[in-house]
Parts: sequence; structure tokens; C-alpha cells
Amino acid sequence: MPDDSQAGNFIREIVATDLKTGKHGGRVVTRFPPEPNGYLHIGHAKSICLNFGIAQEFGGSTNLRFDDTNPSKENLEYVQAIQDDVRWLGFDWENRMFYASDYFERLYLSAVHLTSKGKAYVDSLSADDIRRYRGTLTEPGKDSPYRTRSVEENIDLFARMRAGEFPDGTHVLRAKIDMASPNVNMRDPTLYRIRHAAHHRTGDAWCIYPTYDFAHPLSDAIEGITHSLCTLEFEDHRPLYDWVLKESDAQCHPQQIEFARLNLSHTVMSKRKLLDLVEKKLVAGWDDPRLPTLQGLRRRGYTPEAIRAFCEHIGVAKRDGVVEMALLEHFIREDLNRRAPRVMAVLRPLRVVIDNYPEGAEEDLEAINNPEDPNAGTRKLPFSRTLYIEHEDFREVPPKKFFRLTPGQEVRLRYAYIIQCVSIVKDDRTGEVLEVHCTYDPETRSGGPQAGRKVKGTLHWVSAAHALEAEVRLYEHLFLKADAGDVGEGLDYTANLNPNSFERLTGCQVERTLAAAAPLSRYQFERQGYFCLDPDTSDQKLVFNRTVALRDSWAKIEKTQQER
RNA sequence: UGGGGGAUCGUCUAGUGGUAGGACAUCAGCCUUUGGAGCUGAUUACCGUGGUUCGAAUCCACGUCCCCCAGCCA
Repeated sequence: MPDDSQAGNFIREIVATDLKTGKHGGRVVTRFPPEPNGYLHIGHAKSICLNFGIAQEFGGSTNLRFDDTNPSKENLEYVQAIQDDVRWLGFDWENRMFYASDYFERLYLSAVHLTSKGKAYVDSLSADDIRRYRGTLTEPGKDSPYRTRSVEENIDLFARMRAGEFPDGTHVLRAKIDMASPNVNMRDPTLYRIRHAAHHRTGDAWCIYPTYDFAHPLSDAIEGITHSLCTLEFEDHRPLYDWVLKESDAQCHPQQIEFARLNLSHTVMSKRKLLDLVEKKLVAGWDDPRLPTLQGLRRRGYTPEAIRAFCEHIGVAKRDGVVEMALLEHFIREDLNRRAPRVMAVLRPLRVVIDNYPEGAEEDLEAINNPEDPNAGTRKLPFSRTLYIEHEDFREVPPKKFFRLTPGQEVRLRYAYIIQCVSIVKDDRTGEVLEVHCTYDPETRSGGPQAGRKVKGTLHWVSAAHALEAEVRLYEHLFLKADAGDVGEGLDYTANLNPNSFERLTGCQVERTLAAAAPLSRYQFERQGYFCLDPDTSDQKLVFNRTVALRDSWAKIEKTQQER
């Protein structure tokens, strides 16, 4: 059986080759290095699956490392949420959780070492001047007047920076590389900056903080990382990554490998935009079920298994692209189809009275919990004279190919009887259908003598007297266009927000077994989609989120009929 | 116009000189007590132009287009 999940990707190939040649002493150690300045999203899931997956595959290990070198953006809330999310996704860093801030002292010593070698210097230009001196993409930069300070002066100044003698922005430590380099990242990049800010872990022990370019390669080396996987935009930082390791006499030299980050259609993935949506209250929070955050997907009802399968399937390459949301939806449907118990739930109830069913009578009918899983068993569904069916399952004047309830057309009530519409009760003023009267054929009870009779449609239903009321929240794509950033002149991505991405349905009628539903447990509402119990559920109120609708071929038929 | 990357079905991805394959999506059909699921089939791709070769997505040359970089963010 050809299985594309077994297909090699270029990173696996590199690692396999390195293992063969003994490049890193036969070890494979990767790391997942989030900055705790936001919540993890499905793009991070790709990186997590890649890093942990590669290590698992080759018998190596993976560290979780918080890249916490910028105290002004980072906090503990994020540190905790990230751990929670990685664990939820199904990965275990065992005892290997680290922080770049754990290494601040060693990083400082490395900086002193570089300085004493004449490979770093304290610059006292303003940030603006540093930018001016850097040149442009097409013109070389020029040396800072402070570039020629003596080693002694640099050492002294850097020590005093650490000691807190200078306000923010007055000095930085820079690598001394080449102001004329065609790679602007090599034009004496900043290694340390002064920030009189409390750090979420080190408090006020430090007022100078290393930059990513300095801290990252050294943190990797300290941890003995063999393969440092990152996204494409760091590609032209690689010469700097290598420079830092070489000049710092690092004990090992991890290999940085870049891959394309995940983009998903109909959503946004940048931390900035996600934060923006949350802060402007355009969504309900980081766990809003419309967001591609792991917390949002979890609340929406996504399973870790589905997300992992998705990440495995999309592969890893260097060309950037946009994965269709439909692919993600495919994987959650596939997973939930196998495991979600089926239940009856009527979202927009229409009252149905079975005129020839004895008043006051009721009976229990047997229903299969999951046709895909024989072990899931069966349950009893109460049936009575007054039922609810889906409002859209009845049409007084049916369009072509409408196989549901309509005057004169028999339909089956799932696991129950075949019924037929005999009359309609309408609102005199609005003409709205309020109630449908039907007759049933007692011979057609499930398992009965006439049960096999062919009818075009089968409807889900609940018994009015036995059903529970629930709130159901429906979600659509957060953005109208596949590319959220595709907006007109002068507009930003929020112009593409889908005004109908959230719809709250109240007065839904669900079968009573749902009273026992556990938080975040997932169900298939027959003929509707997959739903999970929202944490907003209370003793008073059941609340469900629609994870994803079932594929709906009738909707397609109807749509093409309307287009004609 | 400097540097670094990248171009294969609509989308994502295999391919490493020898039949361009898979998944999603789309469209048909079968089946069905979920218009679900499942099954079958179909459509659709090597950025362009030259060259090397018996043979090129793959090697070479010249183009074209797209992405990233001028934070004391990561």
C-alpha cells in the first residue's frame, strides 16, 4: 500500500545521512523553541510534530526550550499554555524542559569571551544611527565610530551595562563582522541590548538581554542539539548562527535547517494578527473555536490525533504555500467518523405530530451508537406521538431531488417508522410552518415486517417530551477569502472577517443521553456534523460547538439548482 | 538595482537520468435506515527557451515569476 506519510522529506534525508556518516556522533537531538509571547497555533503544531517526530524516528530526543530573551513581550501565562498545548498534542519532553534564560550567565561569559577576542564591541550610537550606519540592501554600511574601542574599554563598558549603569538604548554589544557584507545580518549584528525590565523568570537579576541571533545558536550548542530546525526567514541568519558558534568555540556545532512554515487558507497564522484579533475582541479569546490556535482547535473539538495526521500529511519542504482548510477538515472528519458516538439532535426544531400514534404512548427504539465501531453498542431512543424534526427537512413545495418530508412523500424516521405528511399548521400572518401532522405505518418499525420498504430519505428526530434543550454554536471560516490579507487599498485583513463565522442557536432539542456528556466530549449529531460539549455548559444549559459539518451533498445539489 | 531561497495537478506533496505517483478538492456512478461513511471511475501538473543524452521534472546555459532580509523582535 503506498503511503505518503512514509514519504521522505528533505530533513529526514539529511538526518539519515548524518546518522550514517556519524556527523554528530550518531546522535539526534532536536528542540522545539517557542517564545512565550503568545499561544501556540497549528503552524507550531507542524514544527512540534516535525521536531519530535524526527527524534522519535531516529531514536533521539527532543527538548522543549522557551526562547525567553525578550522580557517585555513574554509572560508566565504563555509558558504554561505552551506546555499544556504540547502535552495535549501528545508529545513528551520528559525532563528536558529548558529556558534560554537558564543560560544567561553562560551567554554573558561567551559575550565577554568574544569581546576579549576583539570579535565584539560596545556601540554607543543611538538606534536610529545604527540603522543609518547599516546602509541599505544595495549599499554597504559603514563602521560605527565606536567600532575601534579597545578591548579593555569594551570589557569595562559591557560589565557596566550589566551592572545597570546605563539607561535603555544607550549602548549595545555588537558582533564585529563586516559592515560591507552583502548579507545585512552580518553587518555587526546586535548581541546584547539594555532593557530595564523584569523578566518572568529571572526577575530583575538582569538588565541586559541577549538577542535571538546570539542566544539561539549557543542555547542549541549548550543542549547538544544536532539539528536545529527553523523556518525559511532564518535562512540568511544561518551564516550568523555559524559565526557565533565558531567564534564562541562552542563544544558542538548544531546544523540549522530551514523549512517552509505552514499557511492555512481562510485564517491568519501570524502571532501579531492573532494577538490583534484577541485584543480588539474580534474573537472571544485565545481559545475562540474559530481560531487556528491549539486552544481554539481543542475547544472546537479537534483531536490531537487529527492534527498530528494533518501535520504528517502536509509534509515538509522549502517552498512556501497555502494549505487548504478543507484538508484539515478532512482529517478531523476521518478521525471523528471512526470514534464519535452518534446521537440525535435537532438544531432548528419543527414539531411533528403523528396523528395515528396513540396519545400518551411511548416506546423505546434501539439505535446504533456508531456504525463504524461494532464495539460501541446500542442505546434506547424514546419515541412518542409528538416529535421534533429539523425544520429544513420539511418543504411544503419541494425542489427537485428533495428526498425529505413533503406532502405526500414517505420518509423514514431513523431507527423508527416510515411516516407521511397529511396536513400542515401554519402561522396565519407569516405563513411559517409551525407544525406538521403525519401518519405512521406501524408495520415499518425498525426490525418490523415492512421495515425494509424503500424510501428516499431518512430523518433524524427526537421525542418532544423526552428531549433536552441545548445551545449549539455553529462556526464557519473566520475569513471570507482564502487569503485573509487580500484586501483593497487602505484596508487591513480585518476587512475580510466573515460576519457569519459564528452563529448561536438556542432552543435546540437533543436526545437525553447527552445529559451525561463530559466536557469536550465529541459526538456526531446524525446527518449534521461533529459537535463537542463546550466548557460553557452548566447544570442549567447544555452548550455544543460544531467542530465541522458532515459533507453535505444535498447542499451542493441545491446550490447548483439555484445557480441554474 | 545587493544577498538568500523557491517554482510539479485547483491545493499540499512524492520523484534524485528510464511509465510523472499519492492525498485533499472537484465531477460521475455504485451502495446506504445518516443525501454521512464506504467502494469504483474520471478530469487536471513538471515556469519558459535552448542544450547534453538513446532517454531530462531530474544535468547544463540563459531567461521569467514568487518569497525573505535594512529590529536594540523572534
